[in-house]
Amino acid sequence: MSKAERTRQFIIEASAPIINKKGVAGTSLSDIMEATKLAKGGIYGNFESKEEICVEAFLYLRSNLAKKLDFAASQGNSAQSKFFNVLDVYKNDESMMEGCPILNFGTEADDTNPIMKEHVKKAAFSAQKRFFTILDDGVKNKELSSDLNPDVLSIKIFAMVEGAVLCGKLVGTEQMIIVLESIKEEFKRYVL
Amino acid sequence: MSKAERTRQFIIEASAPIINKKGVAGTSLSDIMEATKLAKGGIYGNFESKEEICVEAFLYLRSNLAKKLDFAASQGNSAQSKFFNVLDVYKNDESMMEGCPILNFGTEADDTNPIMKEHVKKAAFSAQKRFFTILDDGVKNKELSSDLNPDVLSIKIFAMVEGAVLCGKLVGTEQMIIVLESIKEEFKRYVL
DNA sequence: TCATTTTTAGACCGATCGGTCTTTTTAATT
DNA sequence: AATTAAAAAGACCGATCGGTCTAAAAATGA
Repeated sequence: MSKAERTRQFIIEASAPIINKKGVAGTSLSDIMEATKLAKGGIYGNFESKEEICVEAFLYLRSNLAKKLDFAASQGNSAQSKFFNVLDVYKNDESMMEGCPILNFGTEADDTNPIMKEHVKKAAFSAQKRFFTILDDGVKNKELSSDLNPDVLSIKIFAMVEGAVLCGKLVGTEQMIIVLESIKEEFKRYVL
Repeated sequence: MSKAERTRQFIIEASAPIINKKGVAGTSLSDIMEATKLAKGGIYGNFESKEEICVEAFLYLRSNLAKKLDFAASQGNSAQSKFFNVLDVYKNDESMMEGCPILNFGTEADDTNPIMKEHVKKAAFSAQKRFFTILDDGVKNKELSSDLNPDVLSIKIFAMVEGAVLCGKLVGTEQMIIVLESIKEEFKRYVL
């Protein structure tokens, strides 16, 4: 890994939490300079534009969170424990660095930044797919009722989780916990 | 209504959709000038700052949407029809002027703008309360099962609706409809 | 260790930012 | 219609925006 590659990665990791918090439009180059303690030359020697940093920051946050969620799922030995483990990652908000990047980048990008929007869309799909796989496997293993429609329920759960994160940000952690716990209750209804 | 009051209101109404779309940080004064066809003097004669315009724009969008939702609820003659009517307003995305303001302003404001955040929080509470009232009345009227906990379910439904709007923006209207329909299905389980 | 290449610092650029202030225009009052 | 009061225009302000470029510094290879 060359010096430039390391610096590039460092810039992404140092900027990502700020961009996730303040948004793409709300983050200035001076914010990034301050976070990295680098001058402009150091930044623009490694990136084409601020936009490129923002996209890379999103991809970094997304893969970071995906790793945590996949690991949490892998630690379960049943559909229920896999599912509950995943939800618990969302509950522990620090693991998301100031909020879910899909929610933060998605609401800003959708009307303004088509490239970013495409990345967020992919991230949303893969988050849904993670739920889908757990549910679908559960049904196939006869752990979960076949009344359950994994296609629909995985989307519904994704929506609820993102809504829970929003409630957590706006109102307080209590509401996020209430929603995440209701999702668990709903899940239990399908356990055979 | 004085000239100034009318102009003030006009500025709010002309700016609101833009701010809802591009965000507070992403909307510049020149955007507002262009939308209103007013020069700076015309704007700053009626507002203290850009922030004030943005707050007023949110309050306008919020009360607009609240009116529509309250009206939709009032048109129903049962808990179910009230509830379904409300969900249908969300489904008709044009009635929200480019997305739910709670979602759009909430995700941006939460880490950057405490005054705005407080307004959005209040809006979230009143949206939840609307669901609560429908559910609670339904239980009291013996239309809905008393197994249902209106406190919890109203928050859960709010989270799902906001999640549905996000899915709609990111992926497409199909997903929003899927989620809104699943909410209706879930509701029906409680109808006696 | 020295020459060469890569990387970073930071002065500099034009554009635009939010906001002010004086002048002109428009509306209201008589 | 004339006078006064209110509102809007737009030149102007310093600060900051994203981005460029050259010169210095640091890493690299011989």
